[in-house]
Amino acid sequence: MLEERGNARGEPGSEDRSVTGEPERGGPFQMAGERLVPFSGMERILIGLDADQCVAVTTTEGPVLVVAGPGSGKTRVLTHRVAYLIGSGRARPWQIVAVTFTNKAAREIRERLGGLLGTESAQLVQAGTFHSLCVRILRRDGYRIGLEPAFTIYDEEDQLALVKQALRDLGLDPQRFSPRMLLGRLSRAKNDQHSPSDLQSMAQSYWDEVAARVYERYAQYLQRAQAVDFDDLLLRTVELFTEYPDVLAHYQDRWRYLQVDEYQDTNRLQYQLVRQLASGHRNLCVVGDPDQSIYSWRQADIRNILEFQRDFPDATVIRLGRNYRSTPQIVAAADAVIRVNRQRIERPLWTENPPGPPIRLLACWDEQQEAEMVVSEIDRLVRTGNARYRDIAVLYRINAQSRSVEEALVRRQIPYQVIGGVRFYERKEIKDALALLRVLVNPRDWLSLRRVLSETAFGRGIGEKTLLQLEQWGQRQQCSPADVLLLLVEEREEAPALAAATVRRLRELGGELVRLRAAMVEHPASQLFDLALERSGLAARYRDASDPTERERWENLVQLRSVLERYDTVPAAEGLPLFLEEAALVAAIDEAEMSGDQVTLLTLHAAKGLEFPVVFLIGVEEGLLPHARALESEAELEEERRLFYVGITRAKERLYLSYCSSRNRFGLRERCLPSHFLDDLPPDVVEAGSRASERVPRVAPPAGGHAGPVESSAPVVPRLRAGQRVFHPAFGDGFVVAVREQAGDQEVTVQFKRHGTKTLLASLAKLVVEE
DNA sequence: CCGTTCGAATTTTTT
DNA sequence: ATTCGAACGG
Repeated sequence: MLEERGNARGEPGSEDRSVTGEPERGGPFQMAGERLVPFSGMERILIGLDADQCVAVTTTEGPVLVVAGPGSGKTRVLTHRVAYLIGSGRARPWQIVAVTFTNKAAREIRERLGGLLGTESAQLVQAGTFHSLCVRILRRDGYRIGLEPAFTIYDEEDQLALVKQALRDLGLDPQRFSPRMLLGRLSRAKNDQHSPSDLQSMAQSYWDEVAARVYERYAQYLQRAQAVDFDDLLLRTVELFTEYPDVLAHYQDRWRYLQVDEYQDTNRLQYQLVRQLASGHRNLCVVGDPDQSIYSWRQADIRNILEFQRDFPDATVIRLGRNYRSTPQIVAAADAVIRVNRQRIERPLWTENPPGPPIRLLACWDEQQEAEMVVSEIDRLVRTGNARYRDIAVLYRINAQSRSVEEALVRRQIPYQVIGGVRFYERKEIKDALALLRVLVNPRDWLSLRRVLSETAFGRGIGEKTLLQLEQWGQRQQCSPADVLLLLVEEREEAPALAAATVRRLRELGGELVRLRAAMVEHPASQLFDLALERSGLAARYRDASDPTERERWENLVQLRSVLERYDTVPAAEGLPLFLEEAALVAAIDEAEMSGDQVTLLTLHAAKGLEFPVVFLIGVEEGLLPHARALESEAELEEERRLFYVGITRAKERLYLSYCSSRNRFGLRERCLPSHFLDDLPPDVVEAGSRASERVPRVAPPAGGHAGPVESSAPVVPRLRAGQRVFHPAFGDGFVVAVREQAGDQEVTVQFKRHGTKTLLASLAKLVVEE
């Protein structure tokens, strides 16, 4: 995001400069390096690509669909395609758009492109997420649909606050109408391009009715605050293009070649946007993998990829099935798992890579032991020189799972980073400071003003009542509460019927805001930040606190300031909006630090598009993967399986899958069963003796009703399987970690609760199977 | 109007 | 276990 500052507004001026500044053929390819015979541009760009990849790179005109399996060189194709477009003279860098799923992916494409073409060209290519692209469009042209360039972007917390406010206005109980659920409905409505009145007329139930009325108020609030939510960024851009064909024409003319990555996870609005932008030249290349579609809960619509050929009948379809990333064992496991899905186009996936170690299953007591096993294996791999910390990732379904692993890593003093979780920009103190800056940039943002009033000393003496007065008063004057404050300072307005002391406070506050806004024009962002923090009392509150957690919050604010400093080359009035945009649109993964040598912990969702030599996928249990909340429908279950597939395919060489037999949830211990997804792993790619299937009797999959949950026979010497709980007369309770078949007998490795791990012969050990 | 305290829900994934 | 809202006392 940062590196786009120079041309973020997309003014024509920057284009003109670069037309003359664009190096001629040969210039970008001087890096061809040690070769004696200089490459022509094309050779350098196409070298090392396989036949299919080559077609994907060189089919530049017209619609192209690239169905790319995991590890098939998707990013490589995308990057080389852009390089080819430029190198061949078909397009100038700024005429090319590469839409990525995260800012990090955009950054990576630009970096790789820099290696192929030189950084100047690479910087001019328009690479970013749908959302950041839309921000740029709306900042420039949004005024046409009533959006000032200083508009604020609301995050989910802000959205929830608005929904709750709307519910309060309507006299409805937020307990009865879950704001979260309502927000989901609004998001769906927006993605279907339904207006509040559409929703109203389609309403089938009281709930629908409520949703429609909440939506109406919600939209009003956004407009009044000159704010947009994530969906609006897309929706309002589509609106802009629909209502102002000349604006659309401008972008169609400018952006002649469109590339869309992770196409399987686009939603209908994004598709609409793509169609609008591509409808003139039709140079549209989408790259995706239906098997890796894992964002349907965010309205991603798999139809976008499945129906691409219907919408673009002349599309060239290219399939990349060869995996360059993983060992044959990992590829075979992934293929076997994904094959079970019924809603799927069958597709080959193979690799020529040399075999690696088998996939290992780790059966554990609980998450503490799971973490121990993972961490000691990490330690072993690093000690034996099989991996560096940075080669290793621990993947999980939900963020809460990182905790036990973190604790174990801290105990062993192993460096690590957690991606996601409570994100930096979502911390309370950060949001307080951001609210302050938002109000200065966009005084109409009353939600942020409200936050400033309730969370900082600026609000001392001003409570809910007064704020309500301000709002009502503002509405009568057709202006925002902050405007009212400004008017009060100028004494151009009679004060509302409030106590004299309150009016004095309001005037004071108005004065503070006026001064800070004036400072914004003269000082760089970081200085304004200091000033705002001092004046609002936020600085004193955190900096001078004795409570260590409060002091930690101060550290975070200091860190925030250092981010702001990157915008200090221009006055805050210009720099702040860009900074606020970055703050609103950073993805969890964007914050990943890839330079240090540390283990990476992240969710399966965040791991999309990444690869690691060593992957631990933990918590492969029923209820977790698949998640208990995703068992409503076959479609949801299939998405969970795709998630598992995504996890498996992140691994290049070593893959470990772990599960527990009990786990703490909501403070209580709960029993867990291994995920039935494990049953689909081919036996020959999993380490012998650690097979999970056939082991624990289980409830049948939802469609088939319930199977008998009890094993049929109970032999005198029980047949043991990994994962079983056992009791030993001397060692007590234990857990079967592994079983090795041994000429009519079994050699069992048992982890005892009290006595550590022992390897025993089943015929002699008098083990009793529990349950 | 402000701060504290208690009770309750809450967690699936995130631009 | 944490966080959010309601309720209460200052």
